[in-house]
Formats: sequence, structure tokens, C-alpha cells
Amino acid sequence: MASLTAQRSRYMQIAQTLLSEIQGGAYPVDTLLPPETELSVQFGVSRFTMREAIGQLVRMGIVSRQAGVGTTVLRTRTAHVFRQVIDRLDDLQHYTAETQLRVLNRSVEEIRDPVIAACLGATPGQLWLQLDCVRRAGDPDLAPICHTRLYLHPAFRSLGGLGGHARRPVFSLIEEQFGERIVEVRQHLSASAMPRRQAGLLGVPAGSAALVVERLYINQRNEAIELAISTHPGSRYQHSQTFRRDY
Amino acid sequence: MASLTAQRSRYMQIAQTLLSEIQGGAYPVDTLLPPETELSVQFGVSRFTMREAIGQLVRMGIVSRQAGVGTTVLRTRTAHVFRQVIDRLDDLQHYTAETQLRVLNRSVEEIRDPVIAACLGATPGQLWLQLDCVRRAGDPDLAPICHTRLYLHPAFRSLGGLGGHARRPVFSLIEEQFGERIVEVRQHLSASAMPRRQAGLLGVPAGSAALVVERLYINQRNEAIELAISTHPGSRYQHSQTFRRDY
DNA sequence: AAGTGGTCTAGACCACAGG
DNA sequence: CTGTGGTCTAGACCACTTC
Repeated sequence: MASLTAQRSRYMQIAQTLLSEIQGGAYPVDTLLPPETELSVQFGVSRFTMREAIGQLVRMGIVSRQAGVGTTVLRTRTAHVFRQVIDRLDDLQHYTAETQLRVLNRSVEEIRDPVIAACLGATPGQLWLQLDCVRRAGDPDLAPICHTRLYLHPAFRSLGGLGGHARRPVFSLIEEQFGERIVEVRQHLSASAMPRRQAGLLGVPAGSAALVVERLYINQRNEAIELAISTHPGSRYQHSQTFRRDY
Repeated sequence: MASLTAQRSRYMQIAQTLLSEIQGGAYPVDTLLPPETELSVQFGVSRFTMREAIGQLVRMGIVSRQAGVGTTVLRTRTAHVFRQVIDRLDDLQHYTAETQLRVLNRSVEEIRDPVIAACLGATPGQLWLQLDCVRRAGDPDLAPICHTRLYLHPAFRSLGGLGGHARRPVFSLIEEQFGERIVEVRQHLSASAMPRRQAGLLGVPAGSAALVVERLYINQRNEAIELAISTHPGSRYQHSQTFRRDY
């Protein structure tokens, strides 16, 4: 990554120092950094310079800021060697633009699976919007590309625009209809045996290889607001990405 | 997309205006925007606010700035919205530096598979270093995490440092020993049935779900110099990534 | 009401690239 | 050398969250 080694500027030096202190345990994950004004006094710089330094950590994903709250430590490391995903969203856009989501079932209820509930930070009694969908390429006669199970935060359970022709990512519908802002996506890919139900919907044998893509969408407050679990027949889907080294 | 729609602030409004003007052809690609000082007069704001506005366009990849030169228009539409901050390999234990590669077989020969040869740009007669490996978590008694087939460009077929305890990525060994520089990685993930040979090495049933990760490493001259094809038991491995929005 | 980060001003000096 | 963007100061007010 753009290691903070070339620190000719004040704010870069301070960013490096703060990062070291965070990694040294001075500010544990999920706690707040001191206010900008206090830090600027500590380091003997103006608030502007202090903000630039913290801005570096924000860009690295180490901390997040929120007006009225403070600067929260998210993680202690950014172990990435390569950065900058080329055409990542373009791919996604193409993908969603040329396919359409069809909702098979829509319900508003508690999340039964305790693992998923924990992952979403759902508390007992919260009613989340849950959708069962299949995604098809243009031709509705062809077998679907994948099955997708969606979990949406109660605040967005009135989400509309899903009626058959949703050609845009669900997270962008949320952003548009509720003014929510997604700042982070966590993606997990794994291979597993195709479950019986999905096998039936997708027209492949139960137990055949399936690529499962889980995407967790996080807002500015570091809250999970959407989880999508997509199951693809291994024979029909490949996940491609290109990474470039950050100069 | 990259809608700058929530523009309550001055600099966001100005960024939107500038973007519209760029898209309208007022500032063609590869030309310079007026200097910050001039723009700040035009818009009637301080240079700081003007810089923030231009900073938005920089973060969107629309323009780039260079001291002593100016602000150059790169493109008229945004390319990428998310950038990757973390790419880690999750298995039951943590992958970080706690796994080691073991070479089962090493040969220098032509590439038989025409698809792979084409992918690597290998010409007939070229002898590539080909390695069959397994990767294990610390404990050598446990079953391996994955099987990896490596193809390395003839220029690097004398590659060393693979003797049993290679705890670093192979591409970084190449960079170190030959001064080569990797600038791009193309990654493909797919699910398939576990082949018989790999099944035996990994201790799982043939035909069970496998996650196949192919990584193609490209140098500065846009030449493929390494290809790694890793086959993981679906039950033992998960591929995780985190993306952050850049603005 | 108090305190946080978000925005903004009007200056200043510096590092860098070009002629 | 001139002019560019890069950094920095010392103030100010605002929007927001929490109590």
C-alpha cells in the first residue's frame, strides 16, 4: 500500500505516529480517539493539519469520523499490498444492468439464524425485511444465474423498486430512497454443496459445486444494514477482479 | 453514477458544477483546468473550499493534480467507486504468515495445456518452471489447506527460497530475487468439483465442492510472469475482502 | 446545553515543474 | 525565474449527537 514511510509533511508524520499508537494498543478498536482540538494541542499543530492526519487514517480505513460523536477506531491494520480495484463496480453495474432480480418471497420477521443475526447486529424483537430472489439474464426462459437471500435493516423494510425489473443494486435503491450512505462492503466467497431448495430453483443437481457470495453492506456508523447471500451454480458463474499496485 | 446529489456544502455544489462542465466538454480530457486561485475567484470562495471541490473530483478519478503543472482532466465519468482495503484468506486458523508452502514436484518444461499457455503468452519451446505444492497451517500433521499449481516465466526458473518454509508470497520472492516488479494481479474465483488427485492430497472426497482461485501476475511490460491455480476444499476455506467507498 | 466533527475564510510559505 | 499545487496557521460558524 502507500505506506506512510515517505513522510515529508507534518500531517503524514502525525498520521504515522497515530497509527503506531493505535497498533500499540493506546486506542483499542471500537473506542474513540481524543477530539481533534485536543489532539491538535497534543501535537502542537493547527486543527487543519490534525484533520489532514486523521484523514489519512480514514482513507486507510483505520478510523471513521462522525460529527457529534467522534473518531472511532475500526481496525488496527490495512494489510493490503494491492489496491484500487479496476472496474470493480463497472462489472457489478454491468452484471446488475444486464440481469434482473425477481422476488419470490417477501417477509418481515425476526432473523432466526443466530449466526446471521450476530453478523448483522440484529437484536431480539427486531423485524428485518427478508427477501428470497432469483437473478436471471435477460431471457426469462433461461435458468436463473443465482439465488439470493436478502436481509435488510428494519429502517428500510418499506423498500420499493424491487418489482420484477430491478436492474440496479439493492444497496443503491436504499441509498436513493432513504438517503442512507454505504461506505463499506465486506465480501466473502466460498464453495459449498448446492442446497436442495436452491438446486431446484436453479435447475442443477443438489450437492453439486456452488459458489456462495456473501456481501455485507456497512453505513457511516459502522452498522450493517444489508446482507446478501447469493448461491451460484459453479458451472455458470465466475468471479473476476483486477488489482493494481498503488504507486 | 457517483451521484453527488446530497450537496448541502459549498464544495460539493462546486464539484458537481465542475463535473457537469467537464462532461459538457468545457474542459476536454488531457487538458488543464484553470489554476485553483483563478477558479476560487470565479466561484467566489476561498482557495481551501476550491481545493476541497477539486479534491472530490480527484477522489472520483476525474482529474489529477500535480504541483508545478496543474489539474489535468483524466476522464469524464467515474471509473471505480469502491477500493479494496483488505484481502485476506480465512480458514479455520488464520492465514496471515502462519501457513507454509511445500513443493511436491518441480519441473521445467513446456506448458501442455493450450488454454493456460495462451493465458500466459507462452510460446512453443519456452520452458516454464512448474510447481506442484500444498499449503499447510503451522501444524504439519493437519491436512493441507489447499493444493497450488504454479507456472513461472522461464526468466525466473532458477527461483529459490521455496525450500519448505516459504512463508511469503511467491511473487514477492520473484520481486526480491530478480528485481522484477508486479504491477497488476488478475484474480478469478470459481466453484467446481474437487478433482481426484487434489482430493487425495487434501483428504476430502473427490467431487466435493472446491473453491478454485486463479491469480495471474503481470509485470510493468504487461507480461504475465506467474500463474497460480489454487484448489481449496470448500469446507476449509473462505475468501474475504473489504471494500471502502472513497468519497 | 455542551461537545463533536464538517465547513469555510484569508491569509502565508514551500516544493516542484516549466521556460 | 514564474506559476502551479502542497502544506499550514488561527481563527470562525454550522450541523449533528448526546445528555
